Amino acid sequence: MWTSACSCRGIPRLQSSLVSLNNYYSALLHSQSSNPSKSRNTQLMRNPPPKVINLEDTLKVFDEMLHRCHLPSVVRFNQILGPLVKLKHYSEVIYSYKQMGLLGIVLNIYSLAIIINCYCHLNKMGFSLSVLGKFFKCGLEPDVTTLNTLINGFLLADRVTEATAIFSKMVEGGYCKPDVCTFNTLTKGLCIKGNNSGALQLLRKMEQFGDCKPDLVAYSTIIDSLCKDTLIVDAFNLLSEMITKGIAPDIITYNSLIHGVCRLGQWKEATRLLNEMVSRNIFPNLYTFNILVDSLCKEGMVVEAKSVVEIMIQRDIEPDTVTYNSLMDGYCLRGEMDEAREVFDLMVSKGSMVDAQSYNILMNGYCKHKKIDEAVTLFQEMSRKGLIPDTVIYNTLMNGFCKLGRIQDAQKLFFRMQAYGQFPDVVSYAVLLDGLCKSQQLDMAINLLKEMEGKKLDPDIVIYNIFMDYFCKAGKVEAARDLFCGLSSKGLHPDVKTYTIMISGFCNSGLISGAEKLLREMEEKGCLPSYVTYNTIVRALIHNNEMSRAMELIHQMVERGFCADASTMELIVDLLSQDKVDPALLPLIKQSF
DNA sequence: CTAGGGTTAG
Repeated sequence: MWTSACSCRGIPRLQSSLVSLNNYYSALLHSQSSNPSKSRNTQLMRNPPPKVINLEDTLKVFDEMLHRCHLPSVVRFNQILGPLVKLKHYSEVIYSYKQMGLLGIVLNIYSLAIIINCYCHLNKMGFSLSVLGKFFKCGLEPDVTTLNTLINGFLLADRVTEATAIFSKMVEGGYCKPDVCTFNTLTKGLCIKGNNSGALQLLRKMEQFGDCKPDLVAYSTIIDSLCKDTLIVDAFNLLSEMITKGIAPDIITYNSLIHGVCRLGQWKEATRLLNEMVSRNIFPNLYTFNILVDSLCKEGMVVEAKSVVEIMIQRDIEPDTVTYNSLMDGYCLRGEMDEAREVFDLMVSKGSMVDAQSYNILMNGYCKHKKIDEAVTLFQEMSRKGLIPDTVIYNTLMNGFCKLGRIQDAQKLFFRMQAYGQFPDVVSYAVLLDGLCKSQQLDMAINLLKEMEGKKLDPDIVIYNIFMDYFCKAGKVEAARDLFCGLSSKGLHPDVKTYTIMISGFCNSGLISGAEKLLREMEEKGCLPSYVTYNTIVRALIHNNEMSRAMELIHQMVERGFCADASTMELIVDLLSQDKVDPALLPLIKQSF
């Protein structure tokens, strides 16, 4: 199906990267042959195997310890509960400590730090702070670790003011000086906000801060953030800098870089990085493979992704929920729902954790391909299995109903989710608003918008896109344009969809020059047109008989790896049959298939 | 026995 956005983008890249992809497999296999799992000599070269602990076993041991006549010391409890935090079993850890408290076990500074960290990750800073109060009640002094944990919690909750307040106290107070960890936590906070330059500045400041030399984590944090913003060149420059300073990259640094290049479809570069890391005796781990599988799937290359899964199994790396979820999503994207279902069933039969996200991916796939009944069945099934449908799941299902025009069913779900204690977010409102607008119920939509604002949920660019789209399609381009012009005063930036909606609006109102102006503007602002943008404007140009300009843009879009969609292609084929297309452009158009 | 960096969904 060359009409789908994904395969359209995937095809040209696939052709140009098939050769490098072969090298890529051999790089993965090579790392296996140089590292046979059965050989004892090379065993030492592997990354240290992760400790296998699970919730069930730990809780069994915990219960046993709790029922001994002579209670073990609090240290023993910390030793077994601490690792559960890394497995993200926050609520269970908190519950366990509560049980200990009931038996009169006195907690120490380590226990309290663990509990605070759990509340931080559950986004319950209020509870974190009350645990801090407990510190003082017990005559314990919080240390650097405790404060770093709190800073991290505030940053994760987007409460920057409180985070920096703690940092300032540490700097001024002097009794608890910030350390590398403090700085790295703040660096991460800046990265989350997309402030790479701020993060780099902090890195430089750190060097001036006594014995706080930036370490591997400091550099890796920023490298990852640069990669996420597709600033690959800057990321590699920072990598060179850290190596020059004698800090060697590790598996996490490489995973960030590999993810960065894969996201851009640079398979050849990914291959080079894989070879480079293996030559440094760093071997791809579960994260690495999951990144590869997911990136291939997102490019529509599920067959290749499946081969990578085979390779990881050969290498004794067991695919996990993340691996299967990515693969499932890859099939869903291509509309291969039977294959997606097969992966889901495989997960169930292998006893892998099927989580809410697994359900969501499959449900979303069914919804996108108009199989709402299958999605509803899954929804009922997950509830039966004790998995609580969260806001994301409800949004998916509501979206499924809205796209079928069944707004009332979506609204029923909207009420139901609140009755079951799930809070609608901006996405929930966006889904319903779009549904209402598309079914010409503007009054209802505006009421809902008011309700949303009453709940202190700020409309984002998606919400504005929905209304702009409504106005454009209703032939009220002026109203859409007013919204568009007001965006910056609301602190919102137009995205590709915003521009495409407006361009389409202008085109349909015969204002092609306005559309062309916007096309230039988006390029200037660094917002690259998508294949939808191109097709919209190309179609309009053809209808307007501006053939040479249309061909110019077709040329540009093919150059950028996009292809014409079905309706544009239909137009072109039609023109071809009427001999209205310059034969010199034929090879170009063919390429577009 | 506590803190900081890497993977998946709407």
